[in-house]
Amino acid sequence: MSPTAQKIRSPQRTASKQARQTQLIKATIRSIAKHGLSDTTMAKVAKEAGLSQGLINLHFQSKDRLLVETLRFVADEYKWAWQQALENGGKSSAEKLTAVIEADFGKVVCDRNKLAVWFAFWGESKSRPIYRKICTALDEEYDEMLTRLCADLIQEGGYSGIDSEPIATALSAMGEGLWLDLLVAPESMDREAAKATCMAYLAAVFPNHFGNSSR
Amino acid sequence: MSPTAQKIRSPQRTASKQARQTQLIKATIRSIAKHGLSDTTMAKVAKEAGLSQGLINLHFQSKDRLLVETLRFVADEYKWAWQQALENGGKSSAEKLTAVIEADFGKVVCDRNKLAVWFAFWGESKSRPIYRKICTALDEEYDEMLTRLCADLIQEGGYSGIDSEPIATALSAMGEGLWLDLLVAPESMDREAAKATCMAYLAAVFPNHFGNSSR
Amino acid sequence: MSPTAQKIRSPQRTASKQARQTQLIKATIRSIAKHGLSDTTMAKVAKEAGLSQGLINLHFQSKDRLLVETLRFVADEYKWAWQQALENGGKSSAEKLTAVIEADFGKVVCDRNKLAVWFAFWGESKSRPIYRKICTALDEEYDEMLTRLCADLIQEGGYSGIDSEPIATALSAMGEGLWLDLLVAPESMDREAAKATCMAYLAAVFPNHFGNSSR
Amino acid sequence: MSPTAQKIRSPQRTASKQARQTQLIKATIRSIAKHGLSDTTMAKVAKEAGLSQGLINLHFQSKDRLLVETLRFVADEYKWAWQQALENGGKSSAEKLTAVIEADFGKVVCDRNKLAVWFAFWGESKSRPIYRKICTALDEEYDEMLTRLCADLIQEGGYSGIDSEPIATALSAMGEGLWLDLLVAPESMDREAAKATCMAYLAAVFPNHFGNSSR
DNA sequence: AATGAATGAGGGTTCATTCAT
DNA sequence: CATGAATGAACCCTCATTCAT
Repeated sequence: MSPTAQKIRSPQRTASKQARQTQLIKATIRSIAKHGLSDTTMAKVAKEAGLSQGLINLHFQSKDRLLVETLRFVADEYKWAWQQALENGGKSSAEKLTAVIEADFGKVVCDRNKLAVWFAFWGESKSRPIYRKICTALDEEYDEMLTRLCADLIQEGGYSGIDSEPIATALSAMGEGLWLDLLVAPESMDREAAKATCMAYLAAVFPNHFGNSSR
Repeated sequence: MSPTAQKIRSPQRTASKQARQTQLIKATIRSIAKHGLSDTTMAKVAKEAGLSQGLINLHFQSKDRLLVETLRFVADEYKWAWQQALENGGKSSAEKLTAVIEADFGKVVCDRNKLAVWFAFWGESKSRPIYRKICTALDEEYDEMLTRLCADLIQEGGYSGIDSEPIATALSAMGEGLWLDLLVAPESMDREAAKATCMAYLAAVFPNHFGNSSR
Repeated sequence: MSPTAQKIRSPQRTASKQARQTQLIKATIRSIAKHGLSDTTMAKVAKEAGLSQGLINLHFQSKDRLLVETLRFVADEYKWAWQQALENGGKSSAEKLTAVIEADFGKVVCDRNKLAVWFAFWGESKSRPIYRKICTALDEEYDEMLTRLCADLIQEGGYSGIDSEPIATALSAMGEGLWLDLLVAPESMDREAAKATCMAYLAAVFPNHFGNSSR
Repeated sequence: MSPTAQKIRSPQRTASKQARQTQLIKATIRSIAKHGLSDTTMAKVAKEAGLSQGLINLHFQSKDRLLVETLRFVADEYKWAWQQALENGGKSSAEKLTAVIEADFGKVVCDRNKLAVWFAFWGESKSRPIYRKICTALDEEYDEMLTRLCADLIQEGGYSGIDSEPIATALSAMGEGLWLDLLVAPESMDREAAKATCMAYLAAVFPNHFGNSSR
């Protein structure tokens, strides 16, 4: 029997612990998007992953932990995306801010399946402290980062009488609201339009930097 | 036994169909906020309402329908709130817009329990067409209303080169994002601050109307 | 439709809480005897009782509690049996002691199914404090009762130099050992022979009272 | 790498088949005592033995066989103990009988873990013919041995009108009942007291031999 | 209209067993 | 020999729904 045939018969035997967990988390994301969080069962996740039921408990001990790890996965991925944007997005604050917005609505982060995951967990965050904790920690980091960028812009850009913090809050909120539109009404909102909406806001607040860029 | 005595022993016996349904829906809202949508069971709702198990199926036929009616309830309430705002919020478009924002973050609509409900249903909207339909229908009406108000402002206010629709979209998105902050991070956001954030946006876009109003 | 037909279709709807619980406990006893404690499942008990699975949890909350209640049931029944023996077994201590032995090996208490239950729980008593507690409480009461009877015999019977307590202990132990023979080797031990063995012991210890009574 | 180093890294690699099986059986005994028979799992036994999961099936093919071998182990050990007693316990029948009793309540045989094992298997013996067979075979041998000893005593001791068999049965039963006390109520029974109880019985039945021996 | 005991399908989880390594 | 990841059947339990009262 060829090695390939062996691999087909039992590819799972050789996967690393890390890879197996990611595989299961991605299946969980797809299941939440497809069936909703309350209709996501261990059986459905296992089937979606093409693995056996028992394996999930082997790797995550419980459904609760699988869900928490799934949230953490999306959160980490999101954080990583904006950090990459900061690093590679250009030298000026304006360029960096643009890169962050682009990351927010980029293909990886702003995937409709993942948006469904975000809203599902937000919906449960009031009753599940662990979800809330993960979400608020991320939000705080994000807001700090945005505030810092806005503060830089204000300082260098000759804007008077405006405060960086409420602008960051507004921009962040707008981003989340646009995610909702992308999730719930994809026929009337797409990632480009969402990005443009944010850029338009920036143009209104920081005309010197983002003056005529938006459509 | 007198009718009065009966009433005391079991007041629910005489409650109207309508009232009983509202009672159950409100219990559902509290349950979703307290336990999350995926941990909301018929038993918990019945207990929360102080009624018997079987009663829900008597009034709503199924759990699915109870949930749909719950969503419809918060949606109707929300719509009614902004319509009241339009009617009673003043004569000018600017006043009306302000009243709408105030309704958005008013005590009745912007209750944390209800926010939990909204996000729970949004999280399931991808997998449940009926939820999505209810949400998009409402969003459309809301956006149309906002767009109309913005268009009026633009026309009467001497603003040039700006379009009403993207502003309405941005304002609407910002509102939803602020709801998220109120739900997930109530320690760093309250209804007044949320309102102020929206007003600040309006001030940036329509300086002639909302120039120096916000704090 | 006749009332009888209705009863046949759903006799369970009318049973009292108490009766339903006893029904389930008796099914548990049969299942432990038939399948062993470690192979007694909720499904088997439910089937044995002719009822649905969910009903057990409705009445006992958990399997653990069902088992504890089953042990309590057998314990209570045993206690009740010897108390009846004391009340109705005659006036003299010797008669009472005889009646107690007869109860020990009577049809109701010394049923082979119930013996299987006793030994199953004894086998788990080291790991399950609750079982141990129930068993030791019963044993203590039984031993006290036996000791009292023996003390009476010694006092009235002119025996010298003997102590009631070790005799009670020995008699009690012998009884339990005979139960084991009845459970494990029923082909070489029956209830009459077991009783006779105990009576022979009494005859050896209290010759004045039980001198020539045994076969 | 030297063989010694290998031994240090994995001493179990070199353990003989026999030794490995004994190791696993002893772990099973501890697990039954600690968790009960119905909560004894392959994983727990493996962990208790400090070995890997799969190893048990390698040596015993199945859990069923492991349990049967465990029962056989304690049975063999018990039998070996009384045979040693017969060989080394003295020349006279009375001395031998004393030695047998002492073996019954000796440290090795009358270990509380092993008592838990005995009662667990007795509790399942009604539903598991193989358990019953092992237990009855042992009991028979034990009873025969005791009967023989008693018969010798009667013959040599000038007792009239008594039969060896029921005495052996009674003594055997008493021993098992005392085991139960040691298992379930160790705070009110110890091995010495148990032994004394048996010796007191012998003194009552065979006063010429055991007259004043017990404490 | 209202109750709550009863049902049974399906949920999460455990676990004996297998097998590639 | 020995390991431990993987399997999937079966476990206990929950819960939406039904129905006699």
